[in-house]
Amino acid sequence: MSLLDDLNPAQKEAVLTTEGPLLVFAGAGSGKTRVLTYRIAYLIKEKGIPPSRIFAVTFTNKAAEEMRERVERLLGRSARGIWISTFHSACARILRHHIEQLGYQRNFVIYDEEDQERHLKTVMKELGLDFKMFHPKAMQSAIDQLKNEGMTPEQFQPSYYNIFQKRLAQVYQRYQEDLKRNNGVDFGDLLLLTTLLFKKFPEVLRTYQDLWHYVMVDEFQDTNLIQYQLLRQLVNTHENICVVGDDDQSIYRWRGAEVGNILNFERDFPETKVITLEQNYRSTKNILHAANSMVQRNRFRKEKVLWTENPEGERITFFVAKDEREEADFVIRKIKEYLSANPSSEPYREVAVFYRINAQSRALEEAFVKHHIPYTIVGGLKFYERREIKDILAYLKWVSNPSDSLSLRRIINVPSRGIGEKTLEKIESYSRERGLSLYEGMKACLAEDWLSPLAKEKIFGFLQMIEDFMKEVQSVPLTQLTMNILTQTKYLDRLKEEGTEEALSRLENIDELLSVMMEFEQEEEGGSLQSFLERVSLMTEVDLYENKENRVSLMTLHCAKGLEFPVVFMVGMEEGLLPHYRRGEEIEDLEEERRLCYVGLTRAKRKLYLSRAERRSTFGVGRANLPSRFLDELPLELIEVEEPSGEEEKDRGWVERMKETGEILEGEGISWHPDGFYPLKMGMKVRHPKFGEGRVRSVEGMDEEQKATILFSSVGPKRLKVKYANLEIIE
DNA sequence: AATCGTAGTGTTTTT
DNA sequence: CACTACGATT
Repeated sequence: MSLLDDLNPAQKEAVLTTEGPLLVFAGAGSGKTRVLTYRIAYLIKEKGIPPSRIFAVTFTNKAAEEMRERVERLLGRSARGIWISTFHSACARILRHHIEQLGYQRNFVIYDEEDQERHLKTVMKELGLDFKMFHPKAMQSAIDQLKNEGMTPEQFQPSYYNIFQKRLAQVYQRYQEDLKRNNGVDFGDLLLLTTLLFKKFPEVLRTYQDLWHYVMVDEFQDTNLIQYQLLRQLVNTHENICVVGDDDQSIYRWRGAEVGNILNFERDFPETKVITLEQNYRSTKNILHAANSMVQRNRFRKEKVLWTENPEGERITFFVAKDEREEADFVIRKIKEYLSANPSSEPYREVAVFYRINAQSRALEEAFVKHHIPYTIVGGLKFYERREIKDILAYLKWVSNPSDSLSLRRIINVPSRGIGEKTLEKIESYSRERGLSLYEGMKACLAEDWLSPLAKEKIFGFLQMIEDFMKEVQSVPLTQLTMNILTQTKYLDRLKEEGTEEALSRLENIDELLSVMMEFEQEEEGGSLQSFLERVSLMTEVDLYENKENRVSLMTLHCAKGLEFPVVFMVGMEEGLLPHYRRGEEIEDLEEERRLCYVGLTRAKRKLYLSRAERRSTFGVGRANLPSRFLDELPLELIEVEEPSGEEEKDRGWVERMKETGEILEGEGISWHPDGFYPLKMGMKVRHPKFGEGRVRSVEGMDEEQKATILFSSVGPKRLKVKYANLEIIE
C-alpha cells in the first residue's frame, strides 16, 4: 500500500499500531508530523474509521492547520470531520455547548493575560490589598498555576502560616466569582472548566468518550497537569491514545509543562507500546552530532541518539565578536556570502537568526536595515495585544456579551468622552452592592437619578450609542458593525486628528484588523461575531508567521521550535544569556536551557553559525560576558572558528594557534578563555597554588575584574582576583 | 481629565 | 537604555 511506502520501519510501526496506548518518542526532525498525519490517513483509509471518531490535539493553531492540510493532501475530501485543534480551542468548543450546566452563559468571552491582570487588580483593590506587598503578577501566576493543577478555589487549602497563600485563597475565590459574573473565562478556565464539566456530568463526558475512539496528541512533552487530566478523562486505560513528543525539546517547564507526563504515561497506561524515532531527515551529520553530544549531558532524559543518512556537511562556524554590533555585522557578512555563493532564487527565506531574548533583536535589526537585507521579526510585539486592537475587540466583546463589565470598563471612556474615574467608581459600587453588571448598573443609576447632571448626560449618550451597536449585532455583518463602531465612537477621527506617527501606525493596524475580519467572513460563511472573537482570542503572532516571503527570519529560540531552516545563526552564545542568568537554581532549569540550545541547533538543515560577543550592552551598561558553557559541550573537531575579517593570520584560527601553544588541550571546548578566566560558579571546588583546596562561596564581576570569595581549608575565606589567582577547577 | 515627571524594572510566552 | 506605571500637577 502506497501510504506505508514513504515510511521507515519505526514510523511504519507507529502508523500501524492503531489500537491501545502508544507513546512515540520523536526526536528532532524525525518525521513526527508525518507519522501523525499518516496514522490518521491510515485509520480512515485502511481501517475504515469515520473521520469524526478521530481527535487530534496540538498546541498551536499553526500546527493544527498544518496537520489538517497535510491530512487533506493525503485523503482529500474524506478528511472532513476530523477534530484537529488545540487544547484550548477544543475546550472552548466543548464549553460552548455545555457551559450552561456550570452556571455560565454560552456566549461567554475569553480573557487574555492582559484582561486577566486588569481583572485581578480590580479584585485585589476591592479586597484592599497592597500591590507592593502582594504583587498582582505573582498572584496571577499563582492562580494560573493552581488552575494548571486543576485546583478550584473551593479545593485550595492555603497553609495557615503562609500569608501569601491565605490572601491568594481569598483573591482566587473572588477573582473566579467575578469572572463568572462577567460571563468570562481565562485561558486556564478553558481547561479547568472542561475537566470540571466532565467530572460533574459524566453523561457529558460519555458523549465525548463515545465520539472519539482515536485520540492523538502532538508535542506531548509540553502538556501540563490539567491537560493530561483531560486526556485521561477522555480516554480510558484500554483505549486508543497516541501521544507523540520529545523530552529533549521540552522548553516550557517554566510555564507549567510537565515533562513527567511522558514518564507517567507508561505508568498510567500499562499496556503502552513505546516507539522511538531516531532517524533524522533534517540536518547534516555534523549538526546532528553536535546537537547529540550537547543534549546527552542532560541527566533527566530518555536515552536516544539521533542519526541520519544525510551528508556530513560543513563544520559549524563559530565567531567571537567584539560587541553585539560586530556580531550583527558578522551575520550580515555571512548572509551576503551565502547570497553570492547560492543560486537559489529566494535565499533570504532560507536563513534564520535565533537569540535567547527579544532585546537581542535590536542590534540585528539595525544591521539588517543598514544593509538593506529584508527580514521579519517573529513574535515580540503581538498584533492582538496592541492597544487599538484590544479597544475595538473590547467593544465587540461587550456587544456579544453585555455581562462583560471588564470590556465595558475598558471602553467606557475610550476614546475619551468625559466619563471620569469618579463617575465610574460610583456606578461600580452601585452595581456591586446590587449584584448588577456594569451595564445594568449604568441603566439603574440613570433611572434613579443617582448621578450629577453632567455625568448623567454623558452616560446617557454613551448608553444610547452602545445599545445601538447591541441591536445591530444580529442584523449587521461583522465588518460593517465594526466600521459603525469605529465611526460612531469617533475612534478613527480621534486618531486621524492626532496625526502622529504612532497614531498612523495604529490606523494601519486597524486596517489590518478589518481585512482579517473580511477574510474571516468570506472564509466562514456568515461567520458570527462570537466565533471571530474566539478565533482571535486563541490566536498568536506565531500563528500568523508563514515564512512565505523572501526574508530572513529573526526570532527567539522559543519561537523557533517546530521550524527548520537551511541556514541558522545562533547569536549570543554567552553565559548569562544562554543559559540565561534569571533561570532558577535547580538542575532542571539548567537542563531546560540546554534543551533550548539543542532546539536551536536542530533547526538547522545545512549550515550552522554560532557567535558570541565579548562585550554586550544590557540596560545601557556594557558588560563582558563569558562564553556559554554549552560551547564546551560541542566536539571541537566539528567547529571551525571564524576570524574577524581583516585580521592577520587569517589562515589559522585562534583555536589552532592555542592548541599549538598548549593553551587549549585537545578535548576541551572552544570557550576556554585563553587568559585563564574561569567560569567560576558557586560551590565549585578549586585548587590554589598557595592555599590549596577550597570551595567557591561567591563570584562577583566578570573578566579581568572578576573576584571570588573562596573558603580554603588551610587559611579560611579569601577574596581573590580571579585573573591572578591561578586557580584550578577540581569539580 | 489630561499631562508631565520620576521611580522602578528589566527571560523565554504554544493559549 | 527604554519602557511602564503611578503619582503629582495643572
